Amino acid sequence: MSDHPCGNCRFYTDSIWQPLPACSVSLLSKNFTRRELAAGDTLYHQGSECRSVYCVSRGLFAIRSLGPDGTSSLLRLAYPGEIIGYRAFLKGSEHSTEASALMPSRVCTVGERDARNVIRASPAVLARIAKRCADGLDQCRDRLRSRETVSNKDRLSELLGRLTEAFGEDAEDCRRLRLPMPRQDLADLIGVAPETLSRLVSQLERDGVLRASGRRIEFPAAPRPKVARR
Amino acid sequence: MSDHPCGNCRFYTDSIWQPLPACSVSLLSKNFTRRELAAGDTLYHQGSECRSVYCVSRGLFAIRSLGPDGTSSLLRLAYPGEIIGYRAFLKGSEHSTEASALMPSRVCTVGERDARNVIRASPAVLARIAKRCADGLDQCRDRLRSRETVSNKDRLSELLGRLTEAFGEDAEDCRRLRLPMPRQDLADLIGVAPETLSRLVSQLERDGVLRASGRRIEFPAAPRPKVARR
DNA sequence: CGCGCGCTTGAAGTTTTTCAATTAGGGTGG
DNA sequence: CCACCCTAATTGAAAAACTTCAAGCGCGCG
Repeated sequence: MSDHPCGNCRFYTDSIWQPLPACSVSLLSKNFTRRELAAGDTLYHQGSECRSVYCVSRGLFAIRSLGPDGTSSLLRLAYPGEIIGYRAFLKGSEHSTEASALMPSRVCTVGERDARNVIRASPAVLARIAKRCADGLDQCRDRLRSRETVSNKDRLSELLGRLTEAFGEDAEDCRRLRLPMPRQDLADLIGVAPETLSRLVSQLERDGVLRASGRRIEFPAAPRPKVARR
Repeated sequence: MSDHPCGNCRFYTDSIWQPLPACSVSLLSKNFTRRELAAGDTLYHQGSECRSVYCVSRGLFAIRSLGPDGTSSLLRLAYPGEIIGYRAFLKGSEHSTEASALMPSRVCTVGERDARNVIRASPAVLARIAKRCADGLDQCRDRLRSRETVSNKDRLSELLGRLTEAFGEDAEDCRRLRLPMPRQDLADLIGVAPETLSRLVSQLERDGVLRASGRRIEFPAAPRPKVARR
């Protein structure tokens, strides 16, 4: 643990690189790098080949799909503790999406070839990456499902609540968030047109769930933002 | 190949159990079983623990999610050649969905413990299962995406076209399918209410894309059912 | 201070849902 | 083989939700 590169990480206990026999730890350490990204920086591009496996250590990433016609849409967010780029790694194909930082962020990186070497020595690592992939599948199915069972308003409320919980700060009598993305991205995430998103936000304000102004969102400091009744 | 249990399978070249060193082949063979299911038979139940990894060899499976309130909804179909039950296998958890046969079907089964033994000897097998998982993730994302970019009518047309291609038979001047599931299931698959589905089918008939009566669907024998222009 | 882009607002139109009532199909038993 | 029955499917009408297009506003940056 002492010399494990993830040893001091807040997500160490859930790390895919842990546990590892000592010989593999040194192999890992040699090829383990951290990278800081400013908001807007791109971690990997759509269509580029898989060069690494990344673990989000701090910040927030947008996973986007770029249409052939130049349109781009935000598919999902990657929060700290999540692995990204594993899909291309597991399939041995190029990235089908691009990942960019939405706020100052940090990723821990293990090169593709090095990762495969670690896995050769410790196949349990592959099993853990596969488990993350299955988690991703579950999430994706949940979203597909909630698209059909939960109203757009409630889904927006959940999304903003989650963002606020993760990145907001406590102010007097409320919890305050500076939105790390434009409205268009929020609209993509819940799957509606930007105009509809704007109206949904207004409704949530009218319902007293939150206050919004520009990029500032405030949840009244109930013990915790409720998941919107009805 | 001669004594590989998948050796005669139509999907052999893509089998997750192949290639395999000879010693692993014999380990696999000992614990490999085929199972025939009648339409309506359940392969595994939601909440049951993962006892095997299954490969659909013939027929069609419905992967359903049962709500706590007794409602059930069809999440996806599994066609021949697909692996099912891998999610629970990879996560080491119980099944979060149930799988049941929609028509007379056959699955090839490898017990959970045996599968892990094969993997221990041949980690490449795990990599192949993980790849299938990543494929599943891609599919799921495609559906999420197409939900927002393709009209419900076109998505229905694609679905029926795919079913007809896989399970239909050629009649004079058309390709004919007997639907292996009720309308409610079709509605679940494209994510609309059953009444809407009924109206979408009517529209497709009016457009001349297909003819439908009860469970019989006919696509006029254009070279192949096109994926709906427009 | 002004300009521009992103966001909001309004109004009209489309699509889907919902509820309720009717019809059709497929299987069963006479 | 036919009549019947039950469930599944269809249809209709009204309401809800969302989209689209167009115009106006305002925040933030230079």
